[in-house]
Amino acid sequence: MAGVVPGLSPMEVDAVPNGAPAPSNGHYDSDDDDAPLVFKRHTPASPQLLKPPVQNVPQIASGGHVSAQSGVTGVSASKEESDSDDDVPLVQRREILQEAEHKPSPIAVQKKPALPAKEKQLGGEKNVVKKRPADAQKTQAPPSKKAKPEPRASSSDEDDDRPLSAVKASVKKTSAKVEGKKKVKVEQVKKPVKKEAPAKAKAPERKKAPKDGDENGTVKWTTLEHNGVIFPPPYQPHGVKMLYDGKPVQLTPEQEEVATFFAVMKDTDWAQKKTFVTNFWHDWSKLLGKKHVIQKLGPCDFTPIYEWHLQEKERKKSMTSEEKKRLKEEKLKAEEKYMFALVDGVKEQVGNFRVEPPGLFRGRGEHPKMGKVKKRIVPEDITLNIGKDAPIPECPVPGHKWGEIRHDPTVTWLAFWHDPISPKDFKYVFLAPSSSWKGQSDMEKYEKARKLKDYIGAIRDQYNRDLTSKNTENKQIAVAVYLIDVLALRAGNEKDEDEADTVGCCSLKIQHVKQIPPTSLEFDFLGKDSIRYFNTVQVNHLVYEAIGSFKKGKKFDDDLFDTLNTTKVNTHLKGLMPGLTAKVFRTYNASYTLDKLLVDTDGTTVLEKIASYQKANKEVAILCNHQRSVSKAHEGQMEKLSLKLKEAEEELGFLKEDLARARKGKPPKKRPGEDKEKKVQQPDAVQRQIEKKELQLRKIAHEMAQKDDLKTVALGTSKINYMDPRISVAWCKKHEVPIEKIFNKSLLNKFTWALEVEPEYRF
DNA sequence: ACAGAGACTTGAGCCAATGTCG
DNA sequence: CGACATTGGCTCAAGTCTCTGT
Repeated sequence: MAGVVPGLSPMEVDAVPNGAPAPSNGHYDSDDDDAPLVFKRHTPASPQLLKPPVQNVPQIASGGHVSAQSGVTGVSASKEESDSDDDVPLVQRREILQEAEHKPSPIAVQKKPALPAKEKQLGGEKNVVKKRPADAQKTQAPPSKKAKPEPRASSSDEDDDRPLSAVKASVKKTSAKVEGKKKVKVEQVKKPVKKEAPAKAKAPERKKAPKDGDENGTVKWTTLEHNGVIFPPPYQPHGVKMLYDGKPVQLTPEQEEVATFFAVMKDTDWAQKKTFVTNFWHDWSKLLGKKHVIQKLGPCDFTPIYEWHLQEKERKKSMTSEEKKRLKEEKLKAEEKYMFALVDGVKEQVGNFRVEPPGLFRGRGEHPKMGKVKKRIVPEDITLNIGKDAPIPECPVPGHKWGEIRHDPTVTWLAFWHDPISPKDFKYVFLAPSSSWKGQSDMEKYEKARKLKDYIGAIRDQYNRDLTSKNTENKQIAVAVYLIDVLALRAGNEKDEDEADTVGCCSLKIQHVKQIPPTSLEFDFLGKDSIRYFNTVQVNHLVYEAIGSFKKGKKFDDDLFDTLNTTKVNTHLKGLMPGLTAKVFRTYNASYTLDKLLVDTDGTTVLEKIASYQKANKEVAILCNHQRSVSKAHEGQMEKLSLKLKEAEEELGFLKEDLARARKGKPPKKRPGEDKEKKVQQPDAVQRQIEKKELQLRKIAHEMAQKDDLKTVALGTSKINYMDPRISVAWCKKHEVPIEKIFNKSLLNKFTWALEVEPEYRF
């Protein structure tokens, strides 16, 4: 997985006279903290909208690669027009886009949405319908003096915006929490540090500090019911004996379990890594004990267990579909009650209600802990968070009990346990992405990114100015923010020794950035998930020089930004826009790019429109460096395609010959291997065949190009996390593309809040 | 200011289910 | 219909960022 990002071209950065950030013409309400963003929960899309998405749409648009040209500067705005016709490299394009004036979005004020009551019923027993209290929403960032929000519709108006049904529902249910509404301050949900449990990793108990005055917003729920979590079944010993020095060895079930974890990973990459094997041996030998026959890993032969495992796999695969179905139903039945929670009376789906099973830790990259035994979690390890008045779920493991029960309405987790691999870390159980909580915060995320539009000009002006600052820290911040903005780098927090050695912007080391004269930088480092970021970019010469000055006198392994960390950068950013942090730039630039690249597609077919959407999506994925590893089958598949291509070409050649002969009244020549004589053909019939073949040829060629092009690019991540779904929804509406062609079922579920946007919506 | 706890978002990979094609 | 390709859902690791106590 090498860097997929071929030379992106520079963003032109001319120092521009500063100006106050153009306050939007008030189309934004988010600065008005009296009018918190409100999450709109929509009724589910109508059933016919939920048909399974069509797959495998052939892409027909003419493909254009992001070309690696560089050095183009001073692109004039007029160039923007040609934009749709790609060959304009991404960054250059962004440059153009960024220069362009942001137009006020026509749909200025987000209307207060309705919260149609959801049906609720937890575990199938209750049946209460309540409306979510209007104020469960978080307060927005403090008002900025700059943006002058247009007066919103009067507040009463807002309230009346809800669909009748929602209003009715709320009335009918006399929710006790109506008054809980407006900013209830949580009085500390107190958790006296209990006197000493063995100072095992401490449990979370921090309270939020209500900040001066108006803050709060910290209460996330008033009532919360759920059934806890489900545990993996206990280990079933298989009794297959591994060999030591060629002789079968007796293992206890615990020892056998861990041996099996290892055995079944034989053909993974992990099994080839020294760290993995060493860590495994370290933990397993402890379990075996000093006096065990097995004294070393070398003589261990796990093959019998591995083979047993393959057999099991085979057995499962060969089950009849009835058996499979039955098993599935049984599983569903056992899990059903864990799948939902009741939040303020609303039934919501729980995300990860299954406790993680034991196994060997599969850290990514060169994680120092890979191969360690991840021990089984028992109920005593679990802390549940649940309403005070809610029944405490029965512990599903006989003879055990929950570790702790909390009633903390300031958080959204339903349960947590400590990560057995890194006990200071937590594993949480949260609601699913389709839930109100997640939807609300998702929407807030995009609104914050949109707000950045109003500030981005001034922010860019400022960092451009600070590139020449005499103050090193300011200069470093300027460069860092430049990189975060232009290259969409992550913030780059410091990491512990016992984690994989990866970096982001603030943690870049000297070795990761090379200067390529005259003004290019080559980045080569491992980022999140140890995915390589490899990219050469032409940058503003001031940035180039600044990097040179930061590198001066430092060693390979030293920090590039020695005066920075993410806190400093984020503190700085907050001074420029309320709530601004490094990650907002990724969201902003991703959404902004999508919005700009989704060009008008009038007059094209739906298939072509979808292809153009995917093209835009791809640009965003490249910007964010969302990669995937090339599938094992890729090469074979490409070969097959090129074979097909060759055949088609050959046939085309024959057809052309046929045509010439047909014109002379001669019959087609026999193809190699054919023996039947052929009849004379009409020239125009042959001509039609030729055209058909040519079309097929182009299609195959395009398919190949596309496939190869996308082999290392993952489109999904940006769709799920970075591109404002309202952009996609609006585009679909405007261009009459069924939304299901763009969002699959789970995305539609996750984005219910975005589905009713107007076709005119722009990011 | 700083370190660490805590909470929440983002991310790639896996695999069974589903779709497509010859 | 079977072989293969693609996808969707899930899993769990790995980030970001906030808040607290000192």
